[in-house]
Amino acid sequence: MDIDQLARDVLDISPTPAQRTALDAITAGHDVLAVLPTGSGKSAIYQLGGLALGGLTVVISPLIALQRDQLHSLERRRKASVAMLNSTQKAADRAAALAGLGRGELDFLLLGPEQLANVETHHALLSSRRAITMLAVDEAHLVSEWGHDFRPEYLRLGDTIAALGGPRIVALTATAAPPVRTEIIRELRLRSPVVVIADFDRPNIGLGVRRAHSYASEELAVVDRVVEVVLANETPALVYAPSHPRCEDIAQRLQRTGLRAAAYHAGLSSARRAEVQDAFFAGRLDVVAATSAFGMGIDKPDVRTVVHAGVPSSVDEYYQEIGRAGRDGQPAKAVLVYDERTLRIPRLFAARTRIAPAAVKAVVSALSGVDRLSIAELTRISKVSRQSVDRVIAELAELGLLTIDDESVQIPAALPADSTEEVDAAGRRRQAIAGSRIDSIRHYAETVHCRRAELLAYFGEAFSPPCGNCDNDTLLGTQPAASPHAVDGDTSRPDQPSAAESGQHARQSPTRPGLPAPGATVIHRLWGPGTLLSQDNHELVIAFDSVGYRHLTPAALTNGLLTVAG
DNA sequence: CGTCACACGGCTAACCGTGTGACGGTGCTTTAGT
Repeated sequence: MDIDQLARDVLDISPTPAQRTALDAITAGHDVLAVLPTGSGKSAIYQLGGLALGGLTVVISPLIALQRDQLHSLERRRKASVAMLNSTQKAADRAAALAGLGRGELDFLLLGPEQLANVETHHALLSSRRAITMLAVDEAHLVSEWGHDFRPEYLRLGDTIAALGGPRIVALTATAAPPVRTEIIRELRLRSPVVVIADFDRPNIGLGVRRAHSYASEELAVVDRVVEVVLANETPALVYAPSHPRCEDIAQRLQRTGLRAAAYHAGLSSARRAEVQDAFFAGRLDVVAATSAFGMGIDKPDVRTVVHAGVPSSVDEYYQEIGRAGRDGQPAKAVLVYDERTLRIPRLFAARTRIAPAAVKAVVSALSGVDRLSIAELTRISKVSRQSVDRVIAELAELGLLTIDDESVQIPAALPADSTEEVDAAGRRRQAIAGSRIDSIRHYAETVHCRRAELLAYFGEAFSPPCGNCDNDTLLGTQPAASPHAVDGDTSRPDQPSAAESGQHARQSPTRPGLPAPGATVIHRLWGPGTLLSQDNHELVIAFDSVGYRHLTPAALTNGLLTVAG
């Protein structure tokens, strides 16, 4: 059937150019990676793609809440037969879903990566009377974000999908810098995928950074400044904070100013979380102070302000979170309250991406002289937590030293003597990359140049500063002073570091003649190969395979430190 | 990994340096006990 007609009949929409490109690729038989902003209709891509292809579409979605939303939206249309599988279902519901799957009645099956690896589910999928024609991975950046240290099943997706007979794969995400795209393609084993990338720029979001006060403890300094910034800006507002107590603290302080504020984080009961979310959506709350738990699947169009109480772990995460402002296209603001001391939490998380050497050693030695062992048994023998076991075997699988299926590991050839070191080296490399991601968000916080250009450079997108809608541009006079949305009411800013270096900010073109173009492969003497993300006359942003993000001066190209490959 | 609160010893009256320990995000699953 014609895609346009299908889109009209089923969803009552006409596809955007990005949706059309992705849908054409799917119907032409390609794998697809779509990097499109939230609200741009990512789910329509797999919904329409799946119906166009016929057959069963399996959708991998990270949260059960998201699976429910998808289920309801598809069921409401009454054009497709849908089911989901997860641990919250009643036994009868699960049995009904499996039976429908077996009889080949389903158009869509929604599940998390853990369910896909589940033995019973896996076999039901293989014995369905209807072939799996497409597999969609929603929020695909989680493969890189959660795979290594939080939900290891994300790392096994490549294997579990391959074991289903290699269906067409569509990976969808709202935020993925070039190295993350590469990782998604590699981990999910997309075969010469069509990559659809929408414009990252959100020009209606004013960008700004406020230094925390310098007079007090980190907590007091940051919280005081956050309260000031929220009061100086419009609501509804969202505050992102790094810990549960910090969320509670900020919510209380805001309540004392008369705002209707509440905290949201994973330490609250699910009932309370739903209550806060509903109240925010219904306009009964002015501000939610949340951890990163508040976000996925949240699409409130009129959020006017997003404030960060300290830096998150990466520009990717920051961009995703500020992207929840101004979905309606109206002016909105994103203000980062910055204090070097807040870097410690991201640094802790980065340190944890490396698995404890003792755990690695215990698992590796429990595997010596074995050719097959159940994961449960391995957990018992190694005396290491199940989560650590999962992480170690995922790493060994990634190194090609074993395979995992049906809840057990198989070791084709005895593990090499240096397996422990190899796992550790992989951990160190990830640690270095995580560290470089922190350096990048720090760079954003401290830059004296156009912040939008800085953000977009990270995503490899060309942009000519000034944007006229960030604090550095409007304060430094590179834009008419009467900008419609200055970042907040305070124009004096005695503690803004950027003011000191004014006058050095000149208009720049996004690509300089004589420099390699973004996307080029470059080789560094010490760090090896990398991909050039952006370049202008003050710096090159490069994602290196070995050490992650680095900001270099163009001089690196003339002094021989950096060469262009090919 | 790094901050901060708190205890402690030093040494001598009003506090100061050093040491120690607690704490810090994201969700699936599954199961034991009500």
